[in-house]
Amino acid sequence: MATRNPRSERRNQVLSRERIIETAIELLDAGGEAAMTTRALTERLSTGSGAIYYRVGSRDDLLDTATETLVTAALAAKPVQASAAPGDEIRSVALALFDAITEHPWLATRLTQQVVRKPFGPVTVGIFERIGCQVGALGVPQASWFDAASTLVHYILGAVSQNTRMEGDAPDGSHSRGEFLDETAAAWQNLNAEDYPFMHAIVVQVSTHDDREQFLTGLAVILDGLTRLG
Amino acid sequence: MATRNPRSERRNQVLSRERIIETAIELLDAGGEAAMTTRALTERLSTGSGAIYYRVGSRDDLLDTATETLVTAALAAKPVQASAAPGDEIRSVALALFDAITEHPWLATRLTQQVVRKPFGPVTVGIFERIGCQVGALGVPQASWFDAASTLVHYILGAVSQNTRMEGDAPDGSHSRGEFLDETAAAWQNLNAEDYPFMHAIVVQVSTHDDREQFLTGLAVILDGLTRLG
DNA sequence: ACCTGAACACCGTTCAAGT
DNA sequence: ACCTGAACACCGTTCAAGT
Repeated sequence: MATRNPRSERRNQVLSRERIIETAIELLDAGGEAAMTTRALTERLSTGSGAIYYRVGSRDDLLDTATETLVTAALAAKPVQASAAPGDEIRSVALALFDAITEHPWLATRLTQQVVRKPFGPVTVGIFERIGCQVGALGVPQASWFDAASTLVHYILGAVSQNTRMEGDAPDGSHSRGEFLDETAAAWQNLNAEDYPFMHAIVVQVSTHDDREQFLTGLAVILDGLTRLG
Repeated sequence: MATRNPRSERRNQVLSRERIIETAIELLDAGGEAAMTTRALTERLSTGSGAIYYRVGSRDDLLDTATETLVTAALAAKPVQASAAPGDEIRSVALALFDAITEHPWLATRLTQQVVRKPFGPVTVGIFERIGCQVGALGVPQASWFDAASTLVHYILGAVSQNTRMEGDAPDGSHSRGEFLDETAAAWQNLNAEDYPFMHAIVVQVSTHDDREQFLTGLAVILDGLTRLG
């Protein structure tokens, strides 16, 4: 008895690796990468900084682990459907990643970083395997399988990263999406039509398009191009 | 007279915005984003930290400005050729970006970040305009111009970011490209052929392919797909 | 084995003070 | 107008010490 601690809720459960990762994801979702500090973590978990290093290693390791957790979960949530057409299966994986980044914007940077730095880690391999297995069924000859899968992964991760909304970076409520578009409209005035004819030609499309639909349109273009690769 | 300073080369030129940006790029190229600190900058420029804030603002602003400088230069180095086919012009822009990131790996992260956070900044608009102006000539109907240009930009920036080599992140000489591939080969042993049939099918292609060639192959697939968008 | 938390060596940024 | 550099409020990481 007498182990009470008046000003912090007692941990009724031993500190686990899972709980650290889960808390890290919460912080990342709420405030972006800058908000996930050792001190913020230790405060939420009411523990010491050493405990985190003991369980998950450095901050960078924790970021990688969190990314791995979410990507693996996103892929697992949409299991392979043997009956689906190859295009549908690829679309399903693409949308799973699109939605994961929508929910966790900080994933955009980290996902690309893992592909670059850990080309044979579970994230990169997981995505490649799921997509690659379909290119044969798409009619791509085996000699071009790696090229085809790479093209798809490059596009999907590129599109998904570039469609990130970055509200998490502005912790004060200063930037609603609406204000952002207003500032954007103002910036347009500085682009004269002679220097930027294309931008002026598509300005209406920019303000009325849907990111997700456009993402799928692009994917369809690539799938179409791939079927002619033979 | 008598303004000599014995232990640091005297500035024979007043501190300029350009010199700060140039020095920042040198630091970034040599050691990645982590190496470009205020203190490293002030030491190289033998000045105080306030001077940098006076000229270029925050570290984040400096990173953006450096990115802007390099991307603008890369695009300007390959001027529009009126005689070229639309595919050639797009390829030219794509390769300019590919080469810029090869020379400055830290650009990968920053380029995507600018597209996300400054969709109407000079970097995003510059790339979009150069690529977008060609899609009409490619045979894409006007209603699909924005979709077509987006697809190209998503792919190009995605591929170019994912092809980054990250030697700058390891300041010690611990990771040659060769050692990296060796470690990679070891990691392969952990992937059994039943769980990862696709990865096993393409392992030879992975080790023999050329990034730049593969990048162009993917681009050709997309250009082909776009011509059928009508 | 697992956790604590003070200590260390850094950061970016600000700002009174100088010229 | 332009620059200095001490000071401030943070970081990530380590490690002796505790249980």
